[in-house]
Amino acid sequence: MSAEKERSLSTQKAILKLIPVFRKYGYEGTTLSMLSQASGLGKASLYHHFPQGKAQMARAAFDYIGSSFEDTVLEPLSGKGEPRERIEAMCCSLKEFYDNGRNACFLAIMSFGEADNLFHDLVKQKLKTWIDILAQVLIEAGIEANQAKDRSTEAMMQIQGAVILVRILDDTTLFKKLIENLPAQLLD
Amino acid sequence: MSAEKERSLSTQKAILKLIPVFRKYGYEGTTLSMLSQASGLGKASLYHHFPQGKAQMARAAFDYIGSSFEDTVLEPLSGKGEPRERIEAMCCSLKEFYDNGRNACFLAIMSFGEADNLFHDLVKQKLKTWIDILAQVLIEAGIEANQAKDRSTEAMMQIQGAVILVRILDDTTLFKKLIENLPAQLLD
DNA sequence: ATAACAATACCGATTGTTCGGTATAATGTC
DNA sequence: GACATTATACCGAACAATCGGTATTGTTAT
Repeated sequence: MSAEKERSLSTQKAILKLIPVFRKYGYEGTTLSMLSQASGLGKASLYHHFPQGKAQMARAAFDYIGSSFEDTVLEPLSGKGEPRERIEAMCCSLKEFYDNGRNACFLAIMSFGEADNLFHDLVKQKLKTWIDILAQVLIEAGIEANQAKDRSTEAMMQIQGAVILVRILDDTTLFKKLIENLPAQLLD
Repeated sequence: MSAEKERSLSTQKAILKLIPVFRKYGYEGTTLSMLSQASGLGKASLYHHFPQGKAQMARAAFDYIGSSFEDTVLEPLSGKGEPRERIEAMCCSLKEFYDNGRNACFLAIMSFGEADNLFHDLVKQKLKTWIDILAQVLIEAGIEANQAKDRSTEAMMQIQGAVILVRILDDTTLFKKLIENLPAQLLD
């Protein structure tokens, strides 16, 4: 169904170099010159790997981050232990994924300006999926369905906000505190 | 101390037109052409009002929003009623200020990419000030100082996150719920 | 007339993108 | 083994368009 891209090894290497640029400067703040320099590839070479240009580069970065998020953060939720343990495992991965809040969230990055026009539905669907997956674990832990969804939505909200505040205030303690309290907040 | 700008009437008129553009497209996503079109002014005319160019336009928009925030959201906190009533008044203004979450927050907008280089300290200071003002009211309500600061910080966090989620999910109910629960969350 | 305001026309620089072409290595053909 | 073919990876140079920003010349008020 979904067009699974089979990336060559060198293309994947390139994607890894592009990610930090988009993360730091956003979609419109990122120029091809930056991407060229960061990847060590000429602009024309970038177009060899991504024929549809900047939008495709951003999309590739987004997809990579999405997969990474699923593999490292969401995967622990699908384990076989106690719900509480699984959620704690998720929180641990979460800290690393966001580098204690220093990493901007790609969902937020891609949710406004020109990027929003290009990726709105994609971003929306991803976020909804992740909220649902978390909610499912809470339901499994005995929490009523509606409240489970509300709580996981609230968690996503807090994470997004925390990332912003960390960036503005140059202080990661906020994010750490949030993550520490998250299991209790979700389950109790 | 701070260089208070005395804006002409027509300049103020222009600023009002510029704000929605920066709000929607961010600093780097906003072009002079957009600003020209939105304001109905030629590019050169914009440079008459803002000789330092785009950065100054963004700064003027930021300052205007800041003043507006102080006047409509923060002002109710300085009243003479009960702390709870004042906070409820703030929340009411807050809903309007963010248009139920549909309005992106200028603090967040100006906190990354090139804008972050230009305005980082300014944004940081503003946010800290607003957290402090809210915390002060909580202290007045009998809450211990450290917890007061933590709670008001958490509130800011949630608001930032809510704005993002509203934009991604096209659903303002989240923001409304948050604001409804905010007084209780801050005070109880 | 004097100053504030606005428009036309223009600038060099950079944007995202494409062209034409090269080097290397794998693959098929005889 | 020898040779043509194809595919992958890459790049310098240039493209039209637009970027942020100016110089110049009116207008429009007072």
